[in-house]
Amino acid sequence: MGASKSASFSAEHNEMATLFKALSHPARIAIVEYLLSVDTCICGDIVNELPLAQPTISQHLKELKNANIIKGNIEGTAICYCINPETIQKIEKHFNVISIKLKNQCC
Amino acid sequence: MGASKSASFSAEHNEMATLFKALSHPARIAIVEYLLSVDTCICGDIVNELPLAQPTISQHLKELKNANIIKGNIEGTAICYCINPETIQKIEKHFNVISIKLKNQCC
DNA sequence: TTTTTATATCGTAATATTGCAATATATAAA
DNA sequence: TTTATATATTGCAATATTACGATATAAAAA
Repeated sequence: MGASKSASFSAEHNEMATLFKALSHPARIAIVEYLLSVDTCICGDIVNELPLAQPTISQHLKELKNANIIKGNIEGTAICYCINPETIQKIEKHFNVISIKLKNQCC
Repeated sequence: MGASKSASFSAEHNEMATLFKALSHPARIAIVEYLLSVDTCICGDIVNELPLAQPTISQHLKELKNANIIKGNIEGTAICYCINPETIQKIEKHFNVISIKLKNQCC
């Protein structure tokens, strides 16, 4: 074997795992941070911010897009990227629920 | 190549990526959920809760332990597992900061 | 139209992850 | 001490991820 047995788990567990997987690489964390560090959408420019080749960054952006963590709008030659607040809220909510449950724990 | 160029990124970005990687598998999400669903530490029993073989679960537990997401105490023959609240708080804080930054965004 | 610029896709090598059978380890019970 | 029980480690096959050169695509500028 070797492939993840994702079919054996609930849709919700798989969904959360997919979101975290999208955030499980330092380059993708750095992309999210960069998009947050400027108070507007970024058209182009991401390639110059990271120590990776253009095809690699394009691949990371695709993974973040597939997970709905970022959105991209074509703007002429460039593509403007933004954080998708809905997905961030979904993750935030997940940890809020965990926090509440943790308060009922004994240890 | 193929290996992640983690040395090219900041310690903080690598740290967050490591935490999310530990949560990037449905089995590990399920383990965390299970530990939260009972209001005490779990001694044994995790193997019976998941559709995976014992060595596979042992491996997933090890990854959660390495990332400090869970703690394990030896209790006779069994091992008692708990969520580590500090790590959960660290992730929660990360998303709180993101949320605040998102409020200053234009789109 | 030709050239430039920005991004995506393809192909592929290096490496990492996933899953489990077999086996090891270590404590508890008999 | 021997046996049973719980968990960890090893070894390995299947699969997934990461990275990038080469190339494709597509809109803007010349």
